[in-house]
Amino acid sequence: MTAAGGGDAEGVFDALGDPTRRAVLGAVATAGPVTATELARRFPVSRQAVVKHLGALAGAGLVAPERTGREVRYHLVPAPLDDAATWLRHVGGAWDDRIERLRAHLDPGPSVDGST
Amino acid sequence: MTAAGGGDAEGVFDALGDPTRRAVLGAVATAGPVTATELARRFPVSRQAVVKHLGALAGAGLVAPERTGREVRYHLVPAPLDDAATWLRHVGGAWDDRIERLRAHLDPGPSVDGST
DNA sequence: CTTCTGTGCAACCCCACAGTTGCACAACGC
DNA sequence: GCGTTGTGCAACTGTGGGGTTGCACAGAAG
Repeated sequence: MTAAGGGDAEGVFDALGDPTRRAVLGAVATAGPVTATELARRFPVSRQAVVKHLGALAGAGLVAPERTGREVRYHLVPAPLDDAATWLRHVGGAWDDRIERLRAHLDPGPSVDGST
Repeated sequence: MTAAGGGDAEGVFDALGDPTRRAVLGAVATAGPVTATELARRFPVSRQAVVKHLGALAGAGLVAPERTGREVRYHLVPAPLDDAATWLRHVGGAWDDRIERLRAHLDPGPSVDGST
């Protein structure tokens, strides 16, 4: 496992860096398993562009192709999304921890204040 | 103000699309309020490159400059990160919801099963 | 078999952007 | 005052990649 979902949230953010790709991801998540041709009909880009985006998303482990006859339906793989969310929390958490540490250092009194 | 303080996780993903920028963000979160010059010393890029990244991150509301004399220290603003995490969960949640709906449609029995 | 629709591959264009360099200006130390 | 260090701005370059078009091939439909 973790072929694309084990800590390398980097790839996810790299894939999610493009607006069109985010839209494609959202469409896949919302419209269920869809083909590149179907998606191309819903976006102002060519089918090939959608195919490339799907490829990039698949590379990040966010979607997976499923062949049915001559059709290829892509479905979402939510695991990496969770991974990316964890990364975000990790960064924010590091900062929060640093702030708390800093405050404790400046103000030895453990007073529970809320105002800035 | 708060150009990124409410719901536009799009900008966050756009800003996090670059590896170096992610690294800069991580450094800001970890090393506390830092200047562009200090960061440039920790990265294999020029100070100007760091400045640009900091500008992009600030544009996404992820960091904020704080002038002290002739120095400008950037500190992290964690809120947008949480915003982005919410977006991720939203996408995954939509898919999960769709799956559940699909399963319910195929299998009218509301049995709480765990195996496929 | 013929036709039509969908996929895959390859070449190509072009623009946004990461990164650089150079210089001018502002603030601190002496 | 002078030197030093950090910041800001502007111009420039190069490449990565988003998007396109064209065509060849594979399944489905008739």
